[in-house]
Amino acid sequence: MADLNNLISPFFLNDKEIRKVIELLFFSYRDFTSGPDKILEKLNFGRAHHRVIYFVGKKKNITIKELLGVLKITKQSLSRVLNQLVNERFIIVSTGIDKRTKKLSLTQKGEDLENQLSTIQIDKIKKVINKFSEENINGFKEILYDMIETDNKKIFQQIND
Amino acid sequence: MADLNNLISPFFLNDKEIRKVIELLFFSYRDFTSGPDKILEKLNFGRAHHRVIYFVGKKKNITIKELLGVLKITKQSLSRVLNQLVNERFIIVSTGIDKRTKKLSLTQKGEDLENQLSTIQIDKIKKVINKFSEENINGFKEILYDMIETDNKKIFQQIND
DNA sequence: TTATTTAGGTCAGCCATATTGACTTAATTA
DNA sequence: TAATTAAGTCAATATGGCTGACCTAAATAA
Repeated sequence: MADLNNLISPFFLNDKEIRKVIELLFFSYRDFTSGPDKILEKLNFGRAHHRVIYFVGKKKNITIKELLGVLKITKQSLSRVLNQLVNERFIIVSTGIDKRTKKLSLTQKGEDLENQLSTIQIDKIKKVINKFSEENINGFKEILYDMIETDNKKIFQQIND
Repeated sequence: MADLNNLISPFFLNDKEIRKVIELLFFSYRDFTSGPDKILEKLNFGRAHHRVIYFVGKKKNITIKELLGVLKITKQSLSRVLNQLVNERFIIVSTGIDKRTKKLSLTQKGEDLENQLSTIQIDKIKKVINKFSEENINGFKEILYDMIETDNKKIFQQIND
């Protein structure tokens, strides 16, 4: 049955080729995050700090709850990371109209770091993108989007208004 | 200057669009690993165990050194994970022709688990792939490959002979 | 043949990132 | 007024990494 499945599958989606996709995702994702990791290390930050900085930069005045919804971690986990970023003046907190909520924004220092980190990844993507057609790039994005679970697709849409 | 850059850049690679790619990679990769994670949890294993099982399954008789080269972790880190997998009979160790080396392989139990984990990811990719053209899929793979650093491209080639 | 290198292992301690559970405060809403 | 919500905190635990130091056995080079 599995063999039959392989026979009727076009080459580009037989199991052997699909396993390559698994590996490509693993290696490419690892290399994609390694650049920022090096910069963060000097500041004694980790990838968790990067994610917070990224999404606070993306959505100004994001609340704790919204941020937790994007990151899908517990507030206890966020707490340590966020407190460090606030204490070291990368992020500034203000109170929302609903006084229970807090709004997070990057300071200038935070924006500078965000820029430094994102530039590495943006440049990496630009370099790659220049070698491919618009069709390829759009296909790439659509495939990635398709791989996201429904709930997270909504979150992706939300942070992109 | 940045504005000019945006103006002369085609829409599909301006910074705003590229940031979406960053997010797509983040969300899709997270969802891609979440399925196996749930199964591993029941066995008190983590993603590190998955990676070991995956690459031992991929390359039968892989040595410790080769495995470390793929995973890019220290032997101390591998040690704990690998010992658990050996103790619980998912992986079997034998001595190489060079008697300093050890060769790792999956047991039947290990293969069963490997299959269970990989099937989730393979099915996920199959589902996605069926919605796209062969050109899109090949483009997707080529872009991912292009995002990998030179050294790791070599490793990718090695494990795929 | 001796010296060096290589493959692998181990002990100890440390750090980052995550978890669960219990509990608190303050503000909003029903 | 009661219930819910947003946020915070304390404590304990797990996982997955790291560095450094040190060891054994086997292969290779001088």
